[in-house]
Amino acid sequence: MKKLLDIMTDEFAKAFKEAGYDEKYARVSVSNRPDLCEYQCNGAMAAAKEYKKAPFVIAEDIAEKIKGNFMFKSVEAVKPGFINIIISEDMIAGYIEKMADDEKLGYECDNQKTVIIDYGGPNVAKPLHVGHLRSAIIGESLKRMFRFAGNKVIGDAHLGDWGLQMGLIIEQLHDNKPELPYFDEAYAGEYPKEPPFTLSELEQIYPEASARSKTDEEFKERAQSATFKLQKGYKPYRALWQHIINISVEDLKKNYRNLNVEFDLWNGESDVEEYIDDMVADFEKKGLAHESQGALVVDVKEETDTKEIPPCIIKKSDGAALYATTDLATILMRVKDYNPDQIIYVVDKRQEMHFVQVFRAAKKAGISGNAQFTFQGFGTMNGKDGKPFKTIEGGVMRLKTLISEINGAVYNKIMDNRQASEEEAEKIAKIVGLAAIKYGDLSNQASKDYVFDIDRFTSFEGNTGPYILYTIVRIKSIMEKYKEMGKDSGKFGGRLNHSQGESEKQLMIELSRFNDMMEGAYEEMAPHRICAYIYDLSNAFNKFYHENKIIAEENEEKQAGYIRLLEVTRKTLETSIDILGFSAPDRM
RNA sequence: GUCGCUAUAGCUCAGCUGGAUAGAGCGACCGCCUCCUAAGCGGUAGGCCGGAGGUUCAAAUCCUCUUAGCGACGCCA
Repeated sequence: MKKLLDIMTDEFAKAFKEAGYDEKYARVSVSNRPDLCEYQCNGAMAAAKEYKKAPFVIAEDIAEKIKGNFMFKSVEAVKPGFINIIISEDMIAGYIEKMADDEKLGYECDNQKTVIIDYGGPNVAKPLHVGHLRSAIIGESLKRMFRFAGNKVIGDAHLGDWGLQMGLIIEQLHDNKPELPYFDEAYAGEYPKEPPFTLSELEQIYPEASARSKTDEEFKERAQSATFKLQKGYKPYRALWQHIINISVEDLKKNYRNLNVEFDLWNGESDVEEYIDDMVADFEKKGLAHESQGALVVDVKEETDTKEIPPCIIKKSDGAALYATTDLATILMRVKDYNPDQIIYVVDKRQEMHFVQVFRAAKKAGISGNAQFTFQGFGTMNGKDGKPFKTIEGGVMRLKTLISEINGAVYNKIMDNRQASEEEAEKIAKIVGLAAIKYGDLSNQASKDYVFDIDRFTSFEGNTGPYILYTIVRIKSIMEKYKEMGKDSGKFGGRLNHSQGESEKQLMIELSRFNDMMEGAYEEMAPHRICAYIYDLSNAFNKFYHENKIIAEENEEKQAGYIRLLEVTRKTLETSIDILGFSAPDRM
């Protein structure tokens, strides 16, 4: 569906043309002076130079031409050369009626791309912590946004399951439970199907091993050698590794599901192991890689670079693969499996240099297929002090801890507010808590650092996720009551009121911005624009709510118009929060 | 050192391709629940848009310089 601003701009373009001016000046935008008008056109001032005329004269010409157009209630030329526009009530109501009937609320999109989004990046055997939060939240939202725009989107968790951490765990387990068959070289039987540890044991092993490797040099070397053996396919370690993966991934999936984050692929670094040797050989064969200081590197600097881009190392001097190697092999595999048009990496922005190197190396080697690479770096989540988020003790906060703190605060709020059963309150607390966290994150520009302030996020006043949900809940509650009264807005053909009150019209105007906003958010990959929009929309609704008694309205047709407006508002809000990756309860 | 990012109200942040008086929220202060959920609504106070130049009829927005903070700069991920 054509955007409302474009429809109006077209009308103005005609007027500009008829009056003898270039139609490129006709652009209509939302007013930045809502006290004066709803929309404005500033083209007369820009045109003044070209036509050597006073801007006000041009503005008057245009206003004169446009007079009588049914779309506008008034079009007025003012002061230096602004054209102030007030839309007609028929026009806005008609537009929203069409929007209401459209599956995507008037958002037009004919994207057909195959897009892989690489986000999450959890590590096996390490519990998720707040550092994983942003990637999950932003990535999930981008995935949904791209899908909404019509693309075929594949979300990949890109599991960290192949590094030194695995060797560390294996060796630590060796010391803790030397009796296990995995450590008996003479053992020839089948390895047990049951894992030799529980999830919580596993979660203890890694931190223990990691800390130890920092002081115990001998242990670290053992871990490195174990990693090497694992990567070379040493059977006992592979069997053990598989147990680690199974237990860990199951837990990770559960945790991500709690965040309303779902991946289509759970590929990991280990899955590309088979591609690495050939790929590296191919780099060498094509003469792209050369030896430097003992390592195998690919030069990736370009003429236009304003700074030094170091070569991309694809093989360490000890012969081992590293980050860049697996990332390149991953590209190779993705191109082979899905032939994507675009691969988006939702990663901490500090890794940008690394990805620039990888992207260039991939293109040089011709392994990138049709894929366009997008690095969508996000900023750090800081604490109140402006430094990276830490617990009071200075440690990394686990995601579970963070979530339960938020949920606890929401739970109390619900219980204070009204009587609800404990189960209901807990259920709602989960939904609202998630909205608080996600909206808190997504309402900031992804690329910037932001302050994660638990106190603020649990207060739920003003511009927060819970405010949005509260708005939706209010709407649902009214619709429920309306239904209980045995009424049906459909009786009046689902029409909106074509003669509206002030706040009612404002709500419609906000609604009409949806397709325009969504297009911008998609193009810029900017979920925060959706947040800003639903906040404005919620404000417009709440104002309308306070000024109009819907259930008590005696004129049934008018009431049906109200209800219809509520339906569109609810659908717009719910569509938006779904793209952001959270949902609304029925009550709160 | 080189390159990049950031700088807007006491705090946390918006500000779309330059446009009229720079906006929210929190915090402070003042109002509004016999009425569809007060997690709400209305109002007051609070800003040299880091600083200096420039382009333009018009600059928080574009350009240059400058200051401060953060980050990245070869075998970690």
